[in-house]
Amino acid sequence: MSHDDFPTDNPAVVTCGLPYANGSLHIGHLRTYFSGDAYTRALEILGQETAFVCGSDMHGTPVAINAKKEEVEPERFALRNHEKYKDWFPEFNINFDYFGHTREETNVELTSEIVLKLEEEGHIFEDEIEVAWDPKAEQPLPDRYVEGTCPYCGEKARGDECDEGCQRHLEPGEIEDPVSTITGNPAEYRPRTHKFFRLSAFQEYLQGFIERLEGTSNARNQPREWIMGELEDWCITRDMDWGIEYPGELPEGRDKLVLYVWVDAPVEYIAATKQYSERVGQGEFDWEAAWKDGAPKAGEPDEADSETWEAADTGEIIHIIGRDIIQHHAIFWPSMLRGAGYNEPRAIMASGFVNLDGQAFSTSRNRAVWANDYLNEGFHPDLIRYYLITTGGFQQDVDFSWEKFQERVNGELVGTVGNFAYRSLLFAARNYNGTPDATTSKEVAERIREAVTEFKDAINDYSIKQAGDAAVALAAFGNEYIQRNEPWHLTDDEPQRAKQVIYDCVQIVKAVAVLATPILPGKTQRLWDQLGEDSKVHEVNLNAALESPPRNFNEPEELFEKIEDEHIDDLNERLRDRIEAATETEDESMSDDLEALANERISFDDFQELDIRVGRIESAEGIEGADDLARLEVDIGFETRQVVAGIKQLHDLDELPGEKCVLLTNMEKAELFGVESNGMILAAGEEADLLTTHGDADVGEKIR
RNA sequence: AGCGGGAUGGGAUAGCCAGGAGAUUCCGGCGGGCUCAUAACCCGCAGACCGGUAGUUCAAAUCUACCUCCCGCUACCA
Repeated sequence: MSHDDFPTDNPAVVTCGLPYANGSLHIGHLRTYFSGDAYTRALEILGQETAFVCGSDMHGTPVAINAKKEEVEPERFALRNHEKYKDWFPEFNINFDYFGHTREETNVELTSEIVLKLEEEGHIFEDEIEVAWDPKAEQPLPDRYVEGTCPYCGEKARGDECDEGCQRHLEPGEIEDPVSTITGNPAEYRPRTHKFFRLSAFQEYLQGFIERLEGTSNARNQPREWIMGELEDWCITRDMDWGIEYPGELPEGRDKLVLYVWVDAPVEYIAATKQYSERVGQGEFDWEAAWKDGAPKAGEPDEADSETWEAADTGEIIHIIGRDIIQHHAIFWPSMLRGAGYNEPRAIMASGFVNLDGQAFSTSRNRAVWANDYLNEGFHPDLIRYYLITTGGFQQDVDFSWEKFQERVNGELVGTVGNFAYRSLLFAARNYNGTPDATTSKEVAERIREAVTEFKDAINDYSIKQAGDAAVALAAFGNEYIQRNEPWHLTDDEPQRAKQVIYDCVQIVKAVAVLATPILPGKTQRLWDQLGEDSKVHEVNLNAALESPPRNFNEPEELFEKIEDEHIDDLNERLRDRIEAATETEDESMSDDLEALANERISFDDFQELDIRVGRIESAEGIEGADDLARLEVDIGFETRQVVAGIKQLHDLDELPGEKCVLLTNMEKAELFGVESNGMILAAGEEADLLTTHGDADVGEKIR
């Protein structure tokens, strides 16, 4: 990995985050796949040798859980989704060189090999941790088999990450108040021995790595907090059936342990590259040259400094992912690679999300434009690809709406690119049966060269958008050029001059076709055919932009169709109806039944442990920034306690001082919005009806 | 409150990392032109003290500090 400009002499591997074999994809997901495909095509045009690989992520608890819901084996469930994805990417012109899945033999073997290597190098150790356990079902509860409270932000979280709260990655055993998602039982913690990857040993290595990592800045910045702070070792095994079995020696008394899904998932990047090599022959693409050759020796994680790496003759590994999985790619994954002696990624491009009319996609509310829906509307895949790639910077969230989509398509693709190509080729075909007899003018050749340079720089800057813009801007120049020279006035009086102008225009069309190929692969191939070329446009290189167009071609057809207002109105209406329908069902299902009575009985002693007192509210004020929280001071006889209660909106805070209330005084302390809460006010129901005393109990008296 | 991302003409965006001319492009508005082209295209005009304050500098949209506001995710009934 030289950090030289592309193209380099080494093979490059471009990967996209693995789609999880669990459900459907919407156009938000599509963004990274389009980008990966476009980036790969762009590198190829530059002359870089590439492999574009990906695969379905088959393991992990969500697949196991959803398979169980449908009462099928996880394997079948995951494979079904895998097949769906596999068929489906080509429909969007997303052409992986290899699209595998994490259960394929190659991945299982490579993963095992890497884990064993890490063991051999002393990067793996055993430790006993408390893991969630379902006492009724008599089974351990890894990851998403358990839900509970995030220990960091106090929010409801899944076992492996605080998905709704602070987004923090949770290690097994961290979650509080665990509840089994299988039976709904409260889970217990039991000690279990697991395997850990000594991530902490890679701290120094990662600090160097993050500095030389290319790609988008968020991929460098976001992991900094971790890498510069204390790195925690990473639990890499789980108690469950579904997954790749731990290849090394199991802890004593254990007969099965599988690898955590995030261990085997990224290895698929390597496995898929290897399978691609095997398919086309190692002479055609050498996966080892990309992933292994040239890497500083395995073992000591920090022996390799940046100078060593920059001198190393390794492959160019480029990961294109969504910004939600930066940590995995910038911390865990490079450490694994380093520990096992593989090459490190050269670049990580982490994209922003796609919003729908300013709001996030929501699967549960059906607020989404599904991939299939899009195709069923009869839209060409290049249109949405163009939209998603060229709207806003790569790291930026992009807003999608049908109106904006229409605006971009009609203005830029129809009006600028399509129109220029059509008017030029039509004029040429009608008057000259193709390219007239002339050569490119100096002005036009220079303008094309400029566009080529912009394109090249953009790709080296990891900006696919800019590369696309360079192509469209060239077409805009073409429109201006033809307009300025008015060849339709010249054909009679100055035929030679007319030929010159049209030759230039055809040349520009050709250059646009080459430069726009990454963004518009389907449409530019059609344009290429219209030009009378008999090759594949994605197989040419940048030089083709200035090579002479074919002598003869026929009258072209229009490249893009305008999207009519009626179609957009119709789409919006249907989207709205669908969201409404989905929201209604959600509301119905959320009708507020009374909470079921608890079955479990507690002992009198348990009750005695609760120190509940009569109190008097002395003051009440809202907590700034919180919608519902109020800070109360409550006199409980012995002292005055500060408590936080979620009653800001439900009560008139000014009327509360003086009111008697009931306070659980030995509730554990908590901090909410930076305010310490030392006790818990008792209140009934959703409306937080405050409990008080019927008679005249004194402040401080115990409830018993 | 946490994390992430923002604040640039009416709307949407680029430029910021590597500070320097009249601040980019698209949509929209106004006026004009052209008629080869998909009522497409081209030209011109109006419209931004680049969120605020302070600092660094000969020079700040760009760098530093602080602040305000906004968006997304999530939270906030201890």
